[in-house]
Amino acid sequence: MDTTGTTFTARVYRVVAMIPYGKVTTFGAIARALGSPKSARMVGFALASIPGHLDLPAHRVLNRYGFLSGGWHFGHPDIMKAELEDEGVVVSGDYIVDLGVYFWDPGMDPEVDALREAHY
DNA sequence: AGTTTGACAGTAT
DNA sequence: GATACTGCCAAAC
Repeated sequence: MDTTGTTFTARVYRVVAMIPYGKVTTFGAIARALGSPKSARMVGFALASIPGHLDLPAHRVLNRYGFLSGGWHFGHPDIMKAELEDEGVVVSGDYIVDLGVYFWDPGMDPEVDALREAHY
């Protein structure tokens, strides 16, 4: 793949890798940080295409409502839930995370913001 | 080489 | 206020 960050997925990987321990973010936030708010779908698709050898904390990426959207991509939602709880993130029985507490906006990260400006 | 689908989100009715 | 439609880019078929 392109490690220079030319493709959308490459940039997504980079942003996901920056998610702080114990924090979570959303597809829309990442897409918006990259300058394409409408491309939220691509973010999810990019994560679905993660090679695997890349140690990306994909379990920290949730949908807009804090729901573990990609739970079944880990084999079972409970796996993702366990990963998050292990980081101190409280996950409800319905696999929902309180974004008001654990949400991390990529747009507020200087490194991510620099990446966005590089795109323009 | 063209078509279809995919971890979503925002707007439009 | 809730439901439906569109937009977006890349990868798999």
